[in-house]
Amino acid sequence: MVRSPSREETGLKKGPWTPEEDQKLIDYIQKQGSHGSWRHLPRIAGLNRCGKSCRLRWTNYLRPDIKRGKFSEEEEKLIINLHSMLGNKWSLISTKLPGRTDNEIKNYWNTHLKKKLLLMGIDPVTHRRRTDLELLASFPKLLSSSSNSCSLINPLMENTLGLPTDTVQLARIQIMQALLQVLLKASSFSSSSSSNPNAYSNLVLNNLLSSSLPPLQTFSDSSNSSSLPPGTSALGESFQTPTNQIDLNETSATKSVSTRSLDALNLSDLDDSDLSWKDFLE
DNA sequence: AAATAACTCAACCGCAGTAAA
DNA sequence: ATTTACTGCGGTTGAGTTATT
Repeated sequence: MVRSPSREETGLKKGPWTPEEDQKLIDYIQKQGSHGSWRHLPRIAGLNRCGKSCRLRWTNYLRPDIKRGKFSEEEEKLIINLHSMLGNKWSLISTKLPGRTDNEIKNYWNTHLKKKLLLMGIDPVTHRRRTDLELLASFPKLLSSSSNSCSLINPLMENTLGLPTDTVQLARIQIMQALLQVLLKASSFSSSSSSNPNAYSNLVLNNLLSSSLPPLQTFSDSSNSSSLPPGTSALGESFQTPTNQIDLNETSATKSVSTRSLDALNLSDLDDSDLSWKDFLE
């Protein structure tokens, strides 16, 4: 597919619509009774815009049946519920919310609902409880209690580097993943005589996590979160009720480690990406 | 009061699917 | 069967606004 010509090439206007342009578009569609061909509409209606821009302006903003204003609690719940079943199928979701456009729902999801779920400890993609967040939350404590706390990490944990929030969030998650992998490898190293290395890893990490973490919020303990029954996702599958006991079989890091021979692992087995963590552990 | 950061959302982009030629 | 035109969709951007320092 060829990239559509730029403004300079076509002479077509881009950017925000003026009230005059809006009126031209409304007048044309009202006069015709329908938009007809979006491609030809701008020329006939006297608009210096591409058809695509006209269609978007009409469907997302000018259409008379569009509902404006804040999303209600019922709408929020419905979106969360539908998203858990349909994923990012915004147009499909919008068919269940009369007066709301797919774009509006998508924006609302990205700016409000996603954060809301994350704060509740729910993964906005899977709609399940996030075990990685528990681990992440425990690391500042873990690091501060360590005698050789890594100077690279603390600024990130407290975001004193002036980096964009998303970048710091991503960095934190990557740190957490790396730490988790190293912890698992190290714990399996120290338990080389154990007959059940996975159980040992679980024990080590559960002890770490159960030290001082507050219980996580879930759908079931938040008043304005979801219409889902406690302990279930919208898909009807069960998830764990709040507890600091984590089934490590569910974490991706554990999956990657469990496929290897844990008894045979030691620090020298860490790959290059883990090198900086060797110093931290030793 | 000014500067900066964070947030919001309209609009854009590119890809995919489909109908028509 | 292939090409072209068109529409719809989801992800992303960036200007404007609001909050914070």
